[in-house]
Amino acid sequence: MAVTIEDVARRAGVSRGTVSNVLNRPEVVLEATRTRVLEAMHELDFIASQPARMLGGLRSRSIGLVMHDVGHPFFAEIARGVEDVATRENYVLTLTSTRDDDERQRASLRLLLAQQVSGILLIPTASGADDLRQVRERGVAAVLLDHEGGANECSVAVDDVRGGIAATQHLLSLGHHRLAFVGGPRRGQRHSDRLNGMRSALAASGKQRRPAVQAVTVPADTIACGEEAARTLLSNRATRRLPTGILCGNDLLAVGMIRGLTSSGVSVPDDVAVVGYDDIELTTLVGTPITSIRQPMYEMGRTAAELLLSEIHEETHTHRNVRFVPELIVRESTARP
Amino acid sequence: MAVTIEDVARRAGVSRGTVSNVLNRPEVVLEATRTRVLEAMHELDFIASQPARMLGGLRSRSIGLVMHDVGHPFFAEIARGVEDVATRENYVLTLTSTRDDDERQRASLRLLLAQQVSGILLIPTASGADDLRQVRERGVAAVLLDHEGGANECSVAVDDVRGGIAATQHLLSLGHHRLAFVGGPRRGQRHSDRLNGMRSALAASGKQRRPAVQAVTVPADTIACGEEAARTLLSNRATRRLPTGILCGNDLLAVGMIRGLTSSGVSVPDDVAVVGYDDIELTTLVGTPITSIRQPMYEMGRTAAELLLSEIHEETHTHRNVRFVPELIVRESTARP
DNA sequence: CTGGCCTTCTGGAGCGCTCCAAGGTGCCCG
DNA sequence: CGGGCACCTTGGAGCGCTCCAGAAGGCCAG
Repeated sequence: MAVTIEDVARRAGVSRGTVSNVLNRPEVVLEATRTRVLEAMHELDFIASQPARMLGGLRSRSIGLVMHDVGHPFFAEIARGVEDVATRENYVLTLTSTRDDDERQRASLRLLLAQQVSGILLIPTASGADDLRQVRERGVAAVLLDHEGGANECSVAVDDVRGGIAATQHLLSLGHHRLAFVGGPRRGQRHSDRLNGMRSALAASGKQRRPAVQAVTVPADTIACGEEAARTLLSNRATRRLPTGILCGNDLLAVGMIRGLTSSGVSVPDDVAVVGYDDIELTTLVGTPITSIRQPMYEMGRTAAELLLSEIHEETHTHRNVRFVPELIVRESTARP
Repeated sequence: MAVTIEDVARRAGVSRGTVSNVLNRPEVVLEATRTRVLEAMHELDFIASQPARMLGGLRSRSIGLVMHDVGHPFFAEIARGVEDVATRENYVLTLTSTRDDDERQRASLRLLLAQQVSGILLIPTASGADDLRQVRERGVAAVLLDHEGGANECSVAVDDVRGGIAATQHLLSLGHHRLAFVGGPRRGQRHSDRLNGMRSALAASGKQRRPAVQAVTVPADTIACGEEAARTLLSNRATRRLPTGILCGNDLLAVGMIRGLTSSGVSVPDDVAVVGYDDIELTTLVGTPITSIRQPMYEMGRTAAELLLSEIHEETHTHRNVRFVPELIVRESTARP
């Protein structure tokens, strides 16, 4: 089969142990010997088997990333951040998608554990953040991504309440007081935090007459659902006046919302102001560039990966719950009424 | 440390070999025994160590994907196709990015080989398609993705010449005869094939007065480069008349091109028709939806993964060079002059 | 010269598993 | 009632490596 450490040893005229030493503790072997071994490796084009090394007692140099879907720009960007750190530290990244399915998440984690990854990054399904406990019980490092974690674990998230507040303050300052929120129950905590931020900002402003922000629930974070939500809002006009300021839980929803409103003759931003969330590249490219709440996705990925590696390597690691502050980016989809 | 096969054996009151059998050849073990062993596994929450199994002689259940950048939608979508197949077949996907750097590509391949993946999918750098030879020499299955391969290997690509032809025929049929191509040398073969398709379609039409399609070279596939190319074309007007039909090697270039032309008072599609390439989601969302050449990225990923798995599993595997036919999607960025 | 110490290298044990030859066991048939 | 034959199960060998105790060699001080 492949060339083994034994072949290298024979060729260099040393023992297996010495070859292993130049691999793992090069400083203990005499320079001349080391060179000879290195040459032999090179001549034979030797690549040490990682699985065998692990059995021998070495830590694996791989980490796992479990997310909803690589195809989605939000996650792809996080993955990019993770991948950059992994590559820099000579780790390999194994990734699996859950499609937001609890069963698949559990299967993914098992698969990664079977691979003996030395750490796992999890962007949990709506209800799956707890699964990490079992990972940790097995002695594998883990950090929660895009989800607020507890004190005994590392996590990297974005403060969604503040995002909701920032968007709302922006809308209020422009003079919009009739507000709506469009989001899904699927993303769970995240969207409801944004809505809560919205409510608290509205309450704090004292401008609030009736208690409620009009909340429209959508099944998924897509353009089509955004259009659907626009139709819902428009057809509600009989009982509730059309809101003039709308926060969408996600940029794709905002794109759909704007499209839906516009095609019914409602002008954005003249009649209605729309704010998106995530600030994916798309927001700058559509017909009406969208005011959005920027989430530092790449940095989140990077930070999470760094926390994970620190947990893997450092004895003295202390858990941290990093919470990024989202940033309002004003574009053309919001203006004074 | 972790619970091993030994622990399971002891708990179930059988030997190691029997536990191994229920894992790998369940049909040879008596139903009652099997149940007992499975229960023991469940009680101990046993997860067999993949690395150890591999050393023992089993094939690894992991494949590697080497690409330019997970963050780019084109690659992310391919990755999604690959990932879906991998998950379905209970394989794990390890991915690495090269940033189109030969050195990083070579490092990535070594890393994957060290992991003992049983197959590798490579989207090669401009000049790196040959690196797969060494992978195959090591007995690891490999398929070339987004790059035309030879007879002794599997590959999945898109027929770029035909894409260029389709775009050009479309432009010609609208009445555009002064044509230009915008693309980069970096993507190598791919862009030059598209340009060649353009030239041959133009030649075949008999409408060609002067020999050349005006070709503008850009350093990267970005919106900014597209704008830059627009400026180049506009400033060339002294010596060469502005082309009325432009094919961009990539959608982002097309977005930039349209933006650059529009901001200089040139109307798209009234003055100049612009065709993009890839048909990423973006093309439908920008101010002027872009006519583009659709590449079936998800299907490419899926197909490549399936070929790879077939090469891994089937004795009788015969190499195939799959070439997808790109499809012209007409939108609003092209019209009669 | 010799003992002790340091540096460098060696080869055996063991990691968790798979594979396989060989060893039970029970049953049927002659 | 014994031989033959399934059918199951067992435990040793080995996968490629790491780790480690100890051997070998060289050097210096007493």
